[in-house]
Amino acid sequence: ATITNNSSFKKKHALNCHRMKPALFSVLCEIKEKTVLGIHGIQEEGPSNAQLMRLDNMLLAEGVSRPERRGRGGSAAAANTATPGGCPNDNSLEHSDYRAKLSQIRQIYHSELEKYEQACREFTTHVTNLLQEQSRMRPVSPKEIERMVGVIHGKFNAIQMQLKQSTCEAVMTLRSRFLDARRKRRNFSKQATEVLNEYFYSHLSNPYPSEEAKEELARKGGITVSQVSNWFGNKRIRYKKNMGKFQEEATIYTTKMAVDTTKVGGLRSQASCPSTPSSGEGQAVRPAVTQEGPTVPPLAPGSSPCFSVHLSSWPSDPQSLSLQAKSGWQGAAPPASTASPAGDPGSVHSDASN
DNA sequence: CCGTATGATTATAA
DNA sequence: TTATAATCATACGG
Repeated sequence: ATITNNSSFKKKHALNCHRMKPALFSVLCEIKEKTVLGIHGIQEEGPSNAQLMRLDNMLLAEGVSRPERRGRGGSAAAANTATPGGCPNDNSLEHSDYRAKLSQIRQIYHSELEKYEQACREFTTHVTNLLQEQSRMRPVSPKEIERMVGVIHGKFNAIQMQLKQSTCEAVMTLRSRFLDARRKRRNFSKQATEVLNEYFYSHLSNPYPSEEAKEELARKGGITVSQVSNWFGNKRIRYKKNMGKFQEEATIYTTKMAVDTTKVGGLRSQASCPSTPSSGEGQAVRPAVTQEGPTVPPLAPGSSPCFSVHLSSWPSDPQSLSLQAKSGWQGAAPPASTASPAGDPGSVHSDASN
């Protein structure tokens, strides 16, 4: 390659004008092409492409990259990726703030992206011009220019990927900050807690509502099935953990249930009754309540036919109620009798959640 | 403010 | 997949 430009300018000019020049030039180009191809044949770009696609999809799903201009070729043709997380959460009350912030992120993202693309274009044209200029002096084939352009695009794509990554990060942060339901917790309505507690205490021996039952409860309480599941999960564990705290509540709802059933027609619909309250159970829960009795006058220990506090361990089986006493969780911590003096004072206000 | 209540999420196991 | 247990982050009442 150095042969052509070692001489003086005059010789160069003479060479350029030589009639064999084009042929020689093309031969040189060919040789160079082979050499270059041999040195670094294929660009890598394997995993980075996959990651870029992941980021792209995420930004698309998050609504950052709007469904419009997909300027460059090459990239995959925007698969569906209909966001499954786009549940009908459009309560649109808190979302306005979230939307605003998201739009801000989107704006920055697009302006940056545009900046990068413009810089990429400028640089590309600059380099192209330069190479074309030099192609008069030394063998520069169109293919080489093309490859150079490809390299440049690769570099800028890497930068763009960084941008996309940071944008993704920002979106995730924003999302966790605004959409995390824990930060927008509202207590359930009285109706909802009512319904849930009724079911819980009337099925205390097996408080695992079926899917249909969950749907029913969700419908009655005006909440979602997931919320019903959450509620029962929390309720079970917390009830088990500290039964003494829930005694009041239990009596309230069991009596309420009893009243309801009598009102309906006095049938033994409750599943909780069957347990033979022969020996041990009553002592566990009752005493404390009777102590504190004044708070709930209407309940007389004998009046409610079914006091549904069975001490069977739920996970096993509702039917086997005979051996509850030795059950781990209950046997270990008899809540009522001993715990009541110390633990009770703290527990208050069974309702009035809202 | 502080402590408790509470809905939701996370980690883990069966 | 669902249940438990722990934990988070807020709501609520004093």
